[in-house]
Amino acid sequence: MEIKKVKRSEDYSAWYNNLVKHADLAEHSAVKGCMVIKPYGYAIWETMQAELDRRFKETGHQNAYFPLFIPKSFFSKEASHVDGFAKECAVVTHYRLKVDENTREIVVDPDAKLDEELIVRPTSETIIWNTYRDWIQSYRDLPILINQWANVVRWEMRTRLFLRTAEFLWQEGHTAHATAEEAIAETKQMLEVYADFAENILAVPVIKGVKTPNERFAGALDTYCIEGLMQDGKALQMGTSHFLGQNFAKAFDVKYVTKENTKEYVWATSWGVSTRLMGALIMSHSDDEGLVLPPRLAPIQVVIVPIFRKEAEQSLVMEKADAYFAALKAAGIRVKLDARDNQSPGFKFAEYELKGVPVRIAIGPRDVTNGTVEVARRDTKEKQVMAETDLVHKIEHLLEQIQTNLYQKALDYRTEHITAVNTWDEFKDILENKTGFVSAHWDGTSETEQKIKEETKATIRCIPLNNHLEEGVCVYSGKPSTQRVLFAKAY
RNA sequence: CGGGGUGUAGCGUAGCCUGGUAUCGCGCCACAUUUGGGAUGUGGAGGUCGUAGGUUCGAAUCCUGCCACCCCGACCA
Repeated sequence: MEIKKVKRSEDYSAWYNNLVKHADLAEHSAVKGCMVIKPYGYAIWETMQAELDRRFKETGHQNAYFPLFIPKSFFSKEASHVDGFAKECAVVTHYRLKVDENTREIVVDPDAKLDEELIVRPTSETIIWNTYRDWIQSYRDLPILINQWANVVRWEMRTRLFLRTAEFLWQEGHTAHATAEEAIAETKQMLEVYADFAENILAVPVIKGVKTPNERFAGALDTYCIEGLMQDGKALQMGTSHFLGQNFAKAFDVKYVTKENTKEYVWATSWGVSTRLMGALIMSHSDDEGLVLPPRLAPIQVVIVPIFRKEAEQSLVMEKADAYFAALKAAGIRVKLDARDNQSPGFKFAEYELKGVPVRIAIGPRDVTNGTVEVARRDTKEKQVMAETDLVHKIEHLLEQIQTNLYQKALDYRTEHITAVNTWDEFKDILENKTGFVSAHWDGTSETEQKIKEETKATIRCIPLNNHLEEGVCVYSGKPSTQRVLFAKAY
């Protein structure tokens, strides 16, 4: 496999595209802004799904499925929601094609116009809350805790593989509660679930915070988020959890009868993460050799590469390789034995590095004689010869070490790239030269936030949860401020 | 959607200015020798040159439209 080498340090964006393509994660499709997720990339996504799905169920949620199409009228029922999404909606206007009698081409049949256009969902709050109206009568029907795995469409101007595509895969949780307190608790709980998943599975440290009104979800009272920092110093929003108040209940007239026999509007949350997490994963750990996967997410955690010259060696080596394979598999490790005899070991080494396989075990005649294996780890590129004794435990331990090391490396990078500044010059200088998060006082106004965005392209990523309060002056306006917030350039 | 660039075999490319149906490398197939960091040799297959038109005796090459992608903007819960 001849791959074009693009250095991460020279052109981050080209490096990223090159990596996604050559690690066999995804490729551009014939449809503008839409990608094909290839089997290897999809296997990683499936692992993410499995981990998240388990966490959702552990916190009491059930999966369900709602339609891809939403009647246009539903969108206009919540004013700020329609404002937020109107500009990027795909619309279905007809339901039939026909052959044009003159040109013989397939054309839209003008007689097949829909009475009411259908919107291809950009998110499902409206169709779901329209449904919840029929599901909820009494406080006894609450809470409703539902998640949906789905695809959504947002007609973006400019797309990038995984980070922003016109169609993407995600999950969206939609819950209904009797009280504001309960809904807020749910919103925060799901933020914790996301943070736990990001840090313990993706090995990406995240900052938990709340969005400013400018950056809020269209229709939410509060948007909580987890923000990651990529290797090029740009921030990436990795997940959001919204407290929707009674906005959607009011828009869709969803009321319940309380114990006291009064009628109240229902309180709502929604929360989601998407295939964008694939982008986060790639941009957090990978290097010039290719993808680097945390073991807990890797479709292949360990690859065994047998090395042999003659047939006599082959049978000896393969006997051992088969035994290791069986032992590792029995221990629940996702292991692959690459017995192809038409590729050299060197080729295989490079290939599995490109694909980010965390641990490689090479075994040749020398090892068979000595009772050893050569173990190489992807994260540090270190190789060591290990005695075969207790191999499974050693590998299990190594996988854990790699998982921890990747997280620690990412955490160190992020810690170095959170810079507190007190002056406007410093603010601009850090954003431009050091990059990363800038922690600065802000006067709390949308105007200042907007001005800063116009002048520096940096946005307020979040107001960190449990932020400590301190007196200060806004780095831009000089007006009084009570806390620092995190700014960054973002994807 | 505005400015710039690119599009030739699965991938990366030469040829384009100065028109005559296409170059090289990797990959692929067969055989042999190989295999501890991207093997070597020999033979072979694979292209309506992004697409639709136009100019021309003749278009990868010149002209126009369209499509896709990349970079910079605008946009982006």
